[in-house]
Order: sequence, then C-alpha cells, then structure tokens
Amino acid sequence: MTQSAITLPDPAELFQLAAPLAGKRIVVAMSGGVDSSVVAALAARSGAETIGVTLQLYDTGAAPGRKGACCAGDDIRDARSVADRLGIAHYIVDHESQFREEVVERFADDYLAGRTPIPCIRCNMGPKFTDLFQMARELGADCLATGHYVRRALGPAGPELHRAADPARDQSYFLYATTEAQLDYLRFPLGGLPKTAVRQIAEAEGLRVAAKPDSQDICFVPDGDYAKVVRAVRPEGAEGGAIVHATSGAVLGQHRGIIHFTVGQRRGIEIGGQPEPLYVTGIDASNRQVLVGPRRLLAVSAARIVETNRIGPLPDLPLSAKVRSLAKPVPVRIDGHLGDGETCTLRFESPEYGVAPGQAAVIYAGERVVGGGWIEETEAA
RNA sequence: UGGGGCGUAGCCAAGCGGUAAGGCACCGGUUUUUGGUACCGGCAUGCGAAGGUUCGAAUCCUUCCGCCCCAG
Repeated sequence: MTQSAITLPDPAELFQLAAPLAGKRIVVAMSGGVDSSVVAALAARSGAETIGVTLQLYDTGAAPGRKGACCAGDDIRDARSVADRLGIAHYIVDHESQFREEVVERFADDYLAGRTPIPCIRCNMGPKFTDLFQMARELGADCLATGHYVRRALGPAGPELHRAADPARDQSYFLYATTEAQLDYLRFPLGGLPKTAVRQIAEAEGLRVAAKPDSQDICFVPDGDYAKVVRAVRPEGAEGGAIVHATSGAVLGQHRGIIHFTVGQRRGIEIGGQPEPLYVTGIDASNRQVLVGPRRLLAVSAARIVETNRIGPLPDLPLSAKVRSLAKPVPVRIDGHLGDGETCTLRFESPEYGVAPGQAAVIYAGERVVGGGWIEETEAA
C-alpha cells in the first residue's frame, strides 16, 4: 500500500464555490457508501459548514446485511457513523412512501406495460435531485454535493454536465435528466478522481466504509430477483402468456409473465432447437405476448424519445447517443426539438441493436452530456 | 401386425467398425450503480432396450419396445 500522496485540488475548486469556504454551507447527500462518504469528508475538510443528509428510501428489513445496497439499514448506520467521525451534522429523512410511489411502483408499472425501466434515473430525478435539492435549499446551503462520478464544467453558457474523468466509473448515463436549475446548484467533487483515489481518501480519513463493496444492481431488489419485487407491488405481473415468433407468428412456447423480459434479451427464453439464438424483439403487453426472433430483427434505425431534457445549448458538433449504460455512444442525428419535455427522434448512423422501450437514450457531444429522453418506440432498420 | 422410414444430451443434429462434431437451451465466470447484451468456460463413460459378431460397435446381425408415412 503506497502511502497516500494524493494531492487534492483546492476545496474551492473541488466544490466550485467562491473562496473562502469558511462561512459557506454544503449539504452532502450521503448514501452510506464510500463515494458519498468521501464527499462528506472533503466537504468537512474544506472549511465550509457541512451537513450530511441521508434519505431512508425503503424498508430497512428488505435488505438485511446486504452489501453494496444503499439508503437503508446498515447503510444509514454507516452514513451516521461517518458523519460522527467527521464531526458534521447529519439528518436522516424518512422518504419511504415517496420513494415507493415515485420509483418502486413506477418501476413495476413500467414492466407491466412492457417497458424496461431504469429506477436509478427516476431516483436521481425525484428523491435525490428534487426532494433532497429542496431540503438543501431550505437548510440554506450554497450547494448540494453528491458522490456521483460525473463532472460539472463551467462553460460559456453556464454549467455543463460532462462524463467522469475515470471512464470506467462514469455515471453520466444515469444523470442526463438533471435540469439546468438543478445543475446550477449541484456539485460532483468525485467526477475528476479515479476510484482508487477515492478509496485512498476514505482510508486516510479512517472511514469505516473505505473497503465497502461498490453498490450494484437495483438498491431495492435484495437478491437480484427484480421480478419478485414487481410481483409484490403488482401481483398481476405474474400472469403468463405466449412466446410468439416475430415474423411467422408461430407460438413457440409459454412464458411466466412479460415482466421477465426486455427487448434485446437472449437468455431466459428457454426455447431450444433453433439454428441461431432467439432474442426478444418486442413485448405486446395488452396480449401478454413476448415476441422473439433472430438477432437481425433487433436492428433499429431510429428511436423516438419522450420527456426529453436538454442541458445547455445544443452544440454544432457531431452527436452520439448511448441507449444503454454499457455501450459506447454511437453517432446520431436528432429530428425535432430536444428538451423541455418534448418528443423527438434519434436517427442512428448505423443500425443499433437491443434498443428497449423504457430505457434512456443519453445524448453526448464528446465528453459533454447534452441531454436525453426515455425511449418510447423504435423503427426497425 | 402388407410395405417403407426413424429412434444419439432438454431441443435440433453430425457420425455409418476404431473408441460420441456442431448449434440452440441451460448452468457458471468476466464485464457492469438498471434490465439486457457481449465474451470465456461447463454440459452424453454413452448413442430406445436386450443379446450376438469383432481386438474394438452409436455404427454389422437378431429379437423386443416406441414413433412416423404409405397401403389396406
């Protein structure tokens, strides 16, 4: 273990606040993980008055002792313990009912409608960047800081959202819906740091979360079985139906509920004897049918996106879009108006595969996040 | 009970005397703050059953069982 020779940027720069920070007030969204704990530590060291706020998002009994979750049970205790060690104020806010309505029920309803939701984005949009935002304002804070790996850059036209410096950690995909007003007030001090540095800071600060595993999967799904959560919220999600070939219409088998499927999915269809793999090409929620076919049927040339958000002006640069979190952005053109909640169409320069309604399409200009929207419908290539 | 064909892993299927290809499915791993994808790995001591021939049989012979087709 090399002795930490990490030189951190000036706090004023890190939090993008005018120096001196003494007299300033920073609210930190603390999930109980390493990242937000380090943000709290950096804020506490900055000279600014620091207040940690933790949202309790779901039942503490739902994920007992689960590693890598956030915002319930052990994580809340971890957040409290970090705040105590740093000597900062810490509030725990019960947000269960809102989280349930805004994120969990919506998650289930999307699956019932044949879409594939991303609860992390809904959570960022609602509980984190709307409700927590409001709280930070009321606390008279100068900014709300989070542990997201994304950069806030000051451009000629105002703050811009950029990808994290550490490409392996970049979370910009999950933050495209951040409004300009939110971005004005938000700070992401970790966006320029590699994860290893963050862990080193946690160690140097003696934070007990220093070695805590990274969170992954959906925080409110205890064992990876998201369908169980959907059924718990919406029991009708367990209704089965037919698996139908997308072009021939032949019934190839039966399934145990459309909530188990997503467009582009290959595994779990449980139909063998085919010369090439079958993929889910569509979900017909009203008939509870899962449509399947060979991979080439997944090719799409365009996607209509709704409830779009734009961050800053649309640049006169080549644009690219990410239609799933693990993918390189691909070249696109935008037809229509991006932003202000309007609907527009993304046209892919070359066919894109596995574009699922309900997922987010995030638009980039180089490193900068220009905006994005929810995928509503696609056009076959 | 006339004639013909076929029975190889969950499914499709190669092999036709030399010691079980491949694909699909499934399982595991890697990647990953969503679901998936992709990539890597695993997956028949046995070829419908029982005998026989042979140094050696899924492959040849016999019988039996089970399907399918044509004809009655």
